[in-house]
Amino acid sequence: MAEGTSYGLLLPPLLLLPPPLLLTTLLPLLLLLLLLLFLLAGSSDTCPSIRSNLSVCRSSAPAHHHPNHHAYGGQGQVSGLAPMLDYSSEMDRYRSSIATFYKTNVNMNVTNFPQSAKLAARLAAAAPIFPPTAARLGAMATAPWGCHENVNMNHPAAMFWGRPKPMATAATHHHHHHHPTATAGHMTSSHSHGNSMHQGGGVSGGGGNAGSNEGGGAEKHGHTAPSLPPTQSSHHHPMAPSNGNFLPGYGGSTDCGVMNKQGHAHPEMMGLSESGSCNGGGVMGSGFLGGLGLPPGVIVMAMGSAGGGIADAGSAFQMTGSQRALTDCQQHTNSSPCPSSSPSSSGVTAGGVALSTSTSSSSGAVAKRKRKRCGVCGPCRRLINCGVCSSCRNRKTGHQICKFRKCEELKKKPGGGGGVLERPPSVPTGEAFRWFF
DNA sequence: TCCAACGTATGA
DNA sequence: TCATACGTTGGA
Repeated sequence: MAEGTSYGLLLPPLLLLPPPLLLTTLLPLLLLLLLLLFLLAGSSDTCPSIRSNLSVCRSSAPAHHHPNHHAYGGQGQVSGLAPMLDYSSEMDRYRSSIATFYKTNVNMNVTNFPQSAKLAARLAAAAPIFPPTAARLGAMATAPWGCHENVNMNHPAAMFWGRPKPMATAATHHHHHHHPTATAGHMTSSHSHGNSMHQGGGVSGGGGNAGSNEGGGAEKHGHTAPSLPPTQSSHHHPMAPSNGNFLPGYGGSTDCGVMNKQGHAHPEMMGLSESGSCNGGGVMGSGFLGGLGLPPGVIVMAMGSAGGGIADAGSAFQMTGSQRALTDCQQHTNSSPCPSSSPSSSGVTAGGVALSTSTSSSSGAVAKRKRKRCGVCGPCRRLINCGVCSSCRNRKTGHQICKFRKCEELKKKPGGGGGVLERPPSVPTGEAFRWFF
């Protein structure tokens, strides 16, 4: 307080200055001095450290935020600084809340966006074929299989994630915490909520999985584990990460939206390259599909808005039943790769090519079984019809799959391999599926 | 050889 | 029963 006294000695001389000057120039200084005095006094008061004991100090006094009117706190508190300091603490709480929010709302997404969950499921099913993709998807979609958000959100789909709702909620919390007029009780309430959320988040780690079929199922696969970390990172903004499949205009996939049947995509989205740099003909070099390796056709609908946008009339791509077949097959847990062998087919096939029809031939019944898509070639990995090729345009009469989705193996003549396995050397059908099972 | 259309197997 | 898609055929 000795210093305080010295400051006080300076006041008398200052009072000799002309009133106008005193008011305009010195008054502010005086206020500052008072503030300093206050701080110094406060340092020895019940609040040795404003920062460290802020909460304690505040708890004992009304939450006055107007510095001019309450320069002196009843308990030696600096109301003017409190808001700033409080802001930091509030931000911390906010961050925690947000983190928890995303963890907790995964399930909510599924509930609110059934379709997203559906897409998530599809993606989950498809993921096995394209591990890298799965990883990306997981990251983006949220669910282990991409739709964590959709899945659990979107999954993505609409994996995929960035939905307005979550953000809005977060914003609400944020605002709530910053409300200048918030009272101690109010804050307490918020904290309570925050705590509950945290707890929920902790539980959601397990509960979320339980709640999300896709997500949970995906996690069963050992291979999916690696993709989990990315998934968590996806929590930040579900839709933000664009899925490789989509052009910038597309949001993430919350819905993880693999469009079911008539899902549409812009023509530009359709990547025709079979090489599909890891995207499977990836439309997008990088991004969601890119990494995912999801078929270019896969559309991961970003939760609400994005999905709606994608589905608009402008879209030219259509996802057809073939996808379903593919994904369904992938879902089979038995050892037989779906594409290459169907439960009912007596003839053993591999890579979509009949290995031998001798069995049926010998029986007299000509084995004219339809070959199935290999499921691993670029076209097969494409999930959406272009909508512009002759096959798509003449679907009713042509009965042909989109030319861009026509399996490379099926394009070859059935017996071309001389009866020998024509399975794509690089990607044995069995191997492809074994990645996940 | 390519393409369109038809027959038909397959799965939902 | 319907939608999808493979196999086949015939025309350009």
